[in-house]
Amino acid sequence: MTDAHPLTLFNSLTRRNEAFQPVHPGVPGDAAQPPQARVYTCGPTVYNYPHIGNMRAYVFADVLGRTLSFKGYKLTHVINITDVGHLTDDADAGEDKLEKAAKDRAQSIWDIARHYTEAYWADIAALNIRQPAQWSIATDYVPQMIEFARSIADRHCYELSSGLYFDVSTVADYGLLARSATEEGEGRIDPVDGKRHAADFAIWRRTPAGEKRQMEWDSPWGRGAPGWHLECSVMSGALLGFPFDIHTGGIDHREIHHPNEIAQNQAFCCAGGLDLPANSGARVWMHNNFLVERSGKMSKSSGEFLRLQLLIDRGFHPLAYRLMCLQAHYRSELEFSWEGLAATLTRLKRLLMTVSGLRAQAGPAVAAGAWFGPFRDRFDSAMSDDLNTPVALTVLEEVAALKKTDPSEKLAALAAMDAVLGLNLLGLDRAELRLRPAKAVIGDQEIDAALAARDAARAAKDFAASDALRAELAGRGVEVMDGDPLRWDWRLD
RNA sequence: GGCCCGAUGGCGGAGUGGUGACGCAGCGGACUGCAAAUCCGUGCACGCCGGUUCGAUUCCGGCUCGGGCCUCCA
Repeated sequence: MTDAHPLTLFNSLTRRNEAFQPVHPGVPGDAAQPPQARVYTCGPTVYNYPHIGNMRAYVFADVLGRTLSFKGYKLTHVINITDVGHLTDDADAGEDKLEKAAKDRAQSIWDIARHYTEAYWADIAALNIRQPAQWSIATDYVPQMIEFARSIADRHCYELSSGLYFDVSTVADYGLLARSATEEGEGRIDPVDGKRHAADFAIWRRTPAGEKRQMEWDSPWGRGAPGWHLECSVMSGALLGFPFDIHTGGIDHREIHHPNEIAQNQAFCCAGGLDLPANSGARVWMHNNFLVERSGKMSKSSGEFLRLQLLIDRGFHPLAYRLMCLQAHYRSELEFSWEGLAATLTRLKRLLMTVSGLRAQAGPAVAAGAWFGPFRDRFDSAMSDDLNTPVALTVLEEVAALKKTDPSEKLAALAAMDAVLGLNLLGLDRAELRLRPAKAVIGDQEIDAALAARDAARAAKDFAASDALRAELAGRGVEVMDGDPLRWDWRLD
């Protein structure tokens, strides 16, 4: 760990870069009591597959966590799984997404949640995202949610027929995070009858009389389900303790979900005061920007549903997508295109070729020598500057391109940087990037046979025949590369 | 309608009050029977109009265009 570059993070609450000050600084000089970093990340609602835009949030959170580890903090990271659904309808009494998905597929709501949770975890693994200390499952915390709600109900909530609502006027500076005007009557939605303010939100959603939901619990406010903002307040507080260090999520959460979470936290922590930003629950709120297509933001309903599996089916390794995320700053919108992904795959391939060359030459593992100091310093500086991964990548690439540097040491240097970036450069073999496209029309044995026949033709200097074979392979999506140990690769489009 | 953000070369994308990273593509060269792959080298940009300044892509104002949020959303 180096103190040369204090970790600076952009706090959405203040809209400024701030030096990171851990809530639990540990004991300086005592290795047994290192400074801690406690991070909570808003996870998915598991009613559908995640698309690659969703996954950008977790790549971001992973890079944040790896950077905190790199800087010497003992990381405790929690990501939640929302398996009790959000609403789909405008009115708060609407059917929730999980209930709707279950009904549409005639399956148990619990089976739906499990299926999509596992699909999400598969994407997490494919993107080399580290496992958090804990996945918090919302339905495991319903009793705690009820307790939390009970503790704030008297002073901050009111009851309507549809459930228990939070009165946003009871906390200071509601909406500070969103920087939004909270004037009344602007919304385009039909307000819930009886709400005191347009921004008031459900803490507990009562099941309508005469109906039965698959997921419902008894509470002092009737049988029903928790409001979705409540989950994150309860789980983050229960697992990390208020105040904790960093709360992350997509930038969309900055407008509604996180302001509401903050309001709940203020109410819950009111012994410490209601003022912001001191009592928001987390000291730093960080938000990643969206992955966008030309047509605008990613959508599950219109156009192509860009699941990670679709990229894999087209022959693009998932870590190429991770690298694509790293090429842009997390607070910038990132433009997705297949051409851009192909360019990124090429970049990743060349990095891996460098590493595999080094591994072939390297001796026993060693530490990087003093020459690495200036590079490490620049790398540290970039990552410490609000996670500037695009610049950090250029340092990595500079080291990879160095001449006359001991291969073992260079490998150690690249490993040190990749521990933060998470591209698995030392664990991945270049051949693993050659993913068979789902639509490939030729088998490996056919390819091998054609290559052998072509080798024979070339040996006989029958170039007409060898070129014909190469052209045929090209027509079936296979690029022949004589000067490459891999011999051939898929032509991706 | 309200609030907010962005506009950098062919594409993606950093950064900066004074020589405009980096990647991919392109171009030239090496290698190759020829290609491909690889390696070396290399051209190309700061939306428009004003202002501040010795000097602006960078700061301020206006304009145009694009996008986001205000409803679930990473």
